[in-house]
Amino acid sequence: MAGRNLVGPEADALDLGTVFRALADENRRSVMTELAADRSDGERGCNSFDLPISKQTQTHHFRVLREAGLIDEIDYGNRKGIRLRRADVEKRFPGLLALLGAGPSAGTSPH
Amino acid sequence: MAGRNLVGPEADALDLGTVFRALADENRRSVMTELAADRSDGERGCNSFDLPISKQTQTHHFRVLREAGLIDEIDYGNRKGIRLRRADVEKRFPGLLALLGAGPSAGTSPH
DNA sequence: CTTCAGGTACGATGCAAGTCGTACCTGAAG
DNA sequence: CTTCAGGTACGACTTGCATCGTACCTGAAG
Repeated sequence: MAGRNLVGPEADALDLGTVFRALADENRRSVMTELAADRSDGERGCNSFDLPISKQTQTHHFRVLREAGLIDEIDYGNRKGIRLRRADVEKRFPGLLALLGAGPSAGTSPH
Repeated sequence: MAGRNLVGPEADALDLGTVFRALADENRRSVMTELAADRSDGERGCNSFDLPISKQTQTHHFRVLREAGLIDEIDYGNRKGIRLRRADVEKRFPGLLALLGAGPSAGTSPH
């Protein structure tokens, strides 16, 4: 299990309240939605998400996601990698990631 | 469709961020967990939930749940009824209500 | 070495939200 | 009518949190 030098909670320890609070924020949810949509689950750069906020705030948001147990952060010193903890999240809260795709009203009459 | 004199958003208008924010609170989530667990979906009294908070705060929380589109509130003047909008929630966010049952670490080694 | 971009640490700020106190409304029961 | 319990309205208080400014660290490239 390489790539978890910045660790969050174990899979069984994920708290639903913490997770919901993490996903309540627009910016964090957009990150998670992108990650959940990419089925390859590859490691992504921190700034590969187009977030309209400062660096410091991005650091804060990624920390919240990590402490909620939703992502791993891999520290390379002057660069950071992000990876979705899909297996752990799915095991603990099956179906949660699928909900992220239902963000904007999409299930209704695609014309 | 009787019993919606205090109305929330339409089923298609439910917002994921609003819903997550509503479910992030411990007290509101306990209410929703109870409602989701009762498959009869009967109308319940407001004080049938054992919430360790004042009346005013309960009023506030039920309002938040209603405005998120998760419940209906039926006003009887000096009494109020609560009913889960199960069909609407399931249609918009399928599987969300099932997640509420996974609150405390329950899916792990039931011995 | 210096330079530079990516990230973090710390503090400050502004706003949203959970909580309660006081006062008031509503309908049912005496 | 009065009384009483369930609920609401308004306001105040406090905490949490998203955001940013400044300063600093880290590793790679000149």
